[in-house]
Amino acid sequence: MNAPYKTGQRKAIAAIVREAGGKCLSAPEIYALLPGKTSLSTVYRTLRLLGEEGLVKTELAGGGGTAYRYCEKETCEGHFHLRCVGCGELVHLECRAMEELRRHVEREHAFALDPAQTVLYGLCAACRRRKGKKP
Amino acid sequence: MNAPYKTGQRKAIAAIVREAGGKCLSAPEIYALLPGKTSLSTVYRTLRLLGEEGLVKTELAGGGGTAYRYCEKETCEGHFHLRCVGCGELVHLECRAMEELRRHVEREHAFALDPAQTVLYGLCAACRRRKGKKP
DNA sequence: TTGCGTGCAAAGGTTTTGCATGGCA
DNA sequence: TGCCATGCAAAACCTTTGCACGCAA
Repeated sequence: MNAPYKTGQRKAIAAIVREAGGKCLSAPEIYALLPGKTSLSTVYRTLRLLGEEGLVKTELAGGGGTAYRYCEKETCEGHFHLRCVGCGELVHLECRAMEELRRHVEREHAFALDPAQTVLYGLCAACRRRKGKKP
Repeated sequence: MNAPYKTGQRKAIAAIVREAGGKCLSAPEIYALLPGKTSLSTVYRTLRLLGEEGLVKTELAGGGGTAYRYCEKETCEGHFHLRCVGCGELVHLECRAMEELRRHVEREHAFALDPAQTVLYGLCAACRRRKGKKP
């Protein structure tokens, strides 16, 4: 049971992921954005740490690699998220409809959905319009 | 516009993924399961091909890598899927409730959900029972 | 026979690990 | 002061790519 240190590097990495505003970043991308001297190893180690704390979630990046997104307890817990595959925007789906679905799946399909691990993919309105014009 | 050949390797790779029964397999895992002589490159090339045809979907593997699952047009199109993070089982969610959610998200949140790219994660009944006993 | 598909090997990228040093508490 | 975290380098993977040969059509 060891409390992790609050080092400058950890703060910096957490800040970058947090300020990405729901967008996903790969480890090398985060590394490139770091201001001071920080090694790529530390980025990976810190991301794993933040993941274990539940502050960072992993998603499948467009290209196929692993990407990381910040997930604050207060603003992200308990509801589902939508991600636009066109622009990468994240939408917080705090909505009764989703809760109803969750109960339905639990009762009818005997399956306990976990919002923390689930992301729904699709297209936002802007990207749908854009796609219609430039396919 | 070239029609792909139906070679023995492609059939073998497709067969392995198809017979995984919805479970996810990584490329090296598929490679290990192949009976005859097939290179890992061919596994990757074939998986990419199957992906472009829409027969194979990619998911985030438990360990963090990329995993592949078969997705038949007839049995998988148009509905959402649940995956149990405990045992890896895939559930086809052909259900009115999900269609209603889809319409709701479209109308109220201006977001077009794509079932082909979305997987909902959670725990099946059996795994939930098991977790309660051995956390 | 034609050209795509394959195997092999090499390269590129990502992620992990070992070890000595530096920094937080 | 006592550990934990970091940086650097090396290693272990995963995935892609180039090229000559083999095989489906």
